[in-house]
Amino acid sequence: MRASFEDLRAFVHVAEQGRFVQAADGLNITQSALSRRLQKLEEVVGARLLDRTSRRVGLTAVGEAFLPSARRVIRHMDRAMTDIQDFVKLRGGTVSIASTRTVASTVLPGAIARYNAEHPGMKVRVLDGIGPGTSRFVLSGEAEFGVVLADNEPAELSVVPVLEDPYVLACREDHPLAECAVVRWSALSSHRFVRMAPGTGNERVLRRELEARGLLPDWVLEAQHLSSLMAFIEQGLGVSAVPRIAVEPFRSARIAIRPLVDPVVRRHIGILEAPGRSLSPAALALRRIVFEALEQFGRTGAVDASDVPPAGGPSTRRSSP
Amino acid sequence: MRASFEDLRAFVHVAEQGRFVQAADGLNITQSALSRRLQKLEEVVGARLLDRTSRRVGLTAVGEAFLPSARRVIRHMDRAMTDIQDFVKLRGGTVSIASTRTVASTVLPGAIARYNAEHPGMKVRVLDGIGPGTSRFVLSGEAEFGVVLADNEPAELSVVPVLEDPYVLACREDHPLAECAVVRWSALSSHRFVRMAPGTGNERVLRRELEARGLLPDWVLEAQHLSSLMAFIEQGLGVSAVPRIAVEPFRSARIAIRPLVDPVVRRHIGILEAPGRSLSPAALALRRIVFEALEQFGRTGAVDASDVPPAGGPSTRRSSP
DNA sequence: ATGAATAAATGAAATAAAGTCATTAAAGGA
DNA sequence: TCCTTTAATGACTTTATTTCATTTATTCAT
Repeated sequence: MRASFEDLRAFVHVAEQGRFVQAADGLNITQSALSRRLQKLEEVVGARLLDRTSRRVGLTAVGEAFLPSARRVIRHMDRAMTDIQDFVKLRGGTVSIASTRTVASTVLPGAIARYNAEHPGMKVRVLDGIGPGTSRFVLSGEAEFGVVLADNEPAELSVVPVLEDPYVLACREDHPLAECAVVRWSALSSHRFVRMAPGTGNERVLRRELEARGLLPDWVLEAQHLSSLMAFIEQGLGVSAVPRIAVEPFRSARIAIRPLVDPVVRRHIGILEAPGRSLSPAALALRRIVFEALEQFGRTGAVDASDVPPAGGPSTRRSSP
Repeated sequence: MRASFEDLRAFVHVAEQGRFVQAADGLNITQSALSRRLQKLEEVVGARLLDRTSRRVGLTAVGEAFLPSARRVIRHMDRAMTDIQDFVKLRGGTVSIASTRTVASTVLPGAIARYNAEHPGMKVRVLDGIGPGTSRFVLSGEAEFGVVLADNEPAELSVVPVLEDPYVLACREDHPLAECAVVRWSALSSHRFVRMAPGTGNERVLRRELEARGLLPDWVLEAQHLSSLMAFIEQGLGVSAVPRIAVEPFRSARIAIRPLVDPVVRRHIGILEAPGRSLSPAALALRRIVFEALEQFGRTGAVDASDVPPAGGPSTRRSSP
């Protein structure tokens, strides 16, 4: 026979109240049920836990030794149950989301802000490694889902596509190419090109799409992070092809963005989940918000001729409302 | 409805095995019972904990979040139960015994040695405060029982008397009083007397018994600890009246012990327990051994004319076998 | 596709556990 | 000594858990 959780609870209650009747009342059972419960517990322990004088119940030495342990067990149990229930009800706990860098720094801030507003008790952990790391976080279970570049994921992982994100030209507003409303990839060969370093998701996408056709621009400068790359462009060190979404936070007076065509190269942003693993309610809610934010970004973050800011105009607008 | 320990145990087992049938086997229940158990747990939690694909069972994100908590609760529960059972079976845990100093340093060492030999898993805590502290340790529950001087305890505490311990004269072997086989209290007035400081149990006993009759010797030197007092005597600074038991560890070539009579003053050593509180099996065992050790000390530690070591004889015998 | 094999869920009945009510027994206070 | 309070106990009821026998769903092999 084993002691149950209710047995411990009963014991602690009696120890605190010093009376069976009173304790039974607090536990919402009858005195006789409580009496039997404690008899059972004492049998399991192998010794009396309580000294019963008909006037008041006190602890035996063994009971005294057991009381702290019993309290500790109850505390842990209660804690475990409320914690998990809080997690299920989105009142507490942690959601982990993996994301490619560019999305993490453009779409996620707004999405997380909304998530925080809706579920103030929840902690959010963003795992924003580079390249293949994103999907690995998801597959290992460290993140419940991830915003990934579908182009770079093996096909057997069913990535739910959300957004097509075209590469656009970024150059300084006084650069000759800024004059064109639309730029051909072939036109880039005659300009100094800044590329993302090999190993980044963007570099891989561009190489796969353009190399075979001989359209991959030769480069003169390379960076591993988009922020440096954009700084180089602002300095006039060259031009580059960057994902439309990624460029959003860097839009400023001095940088012009132009559509790149022939061909239009797109990265495919999608949401990846570990196959066969159910998401927590917390992750479901976050996924919905991230999904909506991505779609909205796809619509309002549009970059085309009409969207180019007037030359010299210091419009530092953001797409989030 | 509440989750039980068995529910958690079942959950952890399934999570580890990845299969219901196998886990059910390990838990010694049928697969259908296990299935229902987990359904119940999931209902309590408010979400699925397991992803059931017919080939193998995996954790959901919620289950993943819950698993460590469940493991922790089970660990604490198992620990609590084995600890208390060990305690009951004298395989582990701590017994606390309070004791007056003199007994602690004379009778207890041998008793504890025997206790350790019989119950190697048990820890023993000796609370050896001075004077009234001993019974307070017992009454507060810090010690399960105590070896006390019954003379100094209020009568309503039922001290079980074990031993009568007469006060004897201690002087240097070359002191004139060492010539007498037996010494009267009245004889002490003409010698330099070293007394125990007021506040010690011994001082109180002697004062109560002798002061009224005018037999309390005047003093020239006072100490709070018996060890210092005996050192003073060995140095020839005076003589003293000390409990027969207490003097045992200090017997040496240079110190003579003589019975003190007219009257024979005795302290009454007994065992005190907190009224109405059952002792642990561990304490019962220790009490028995201490009891026996006290009785044996009373018999073999006898100090009378025939027991006085030959003058100058370096007999360093101990009473324990 | 189809069917065999495997594993979890489920309905109904059986079993075990826990609870209740009424009563008894023990102990402290008037 | 009696009365009151409180825990234990016997007999019975209710609830919870388990089992057995199936059903359902999925995977693997043909």
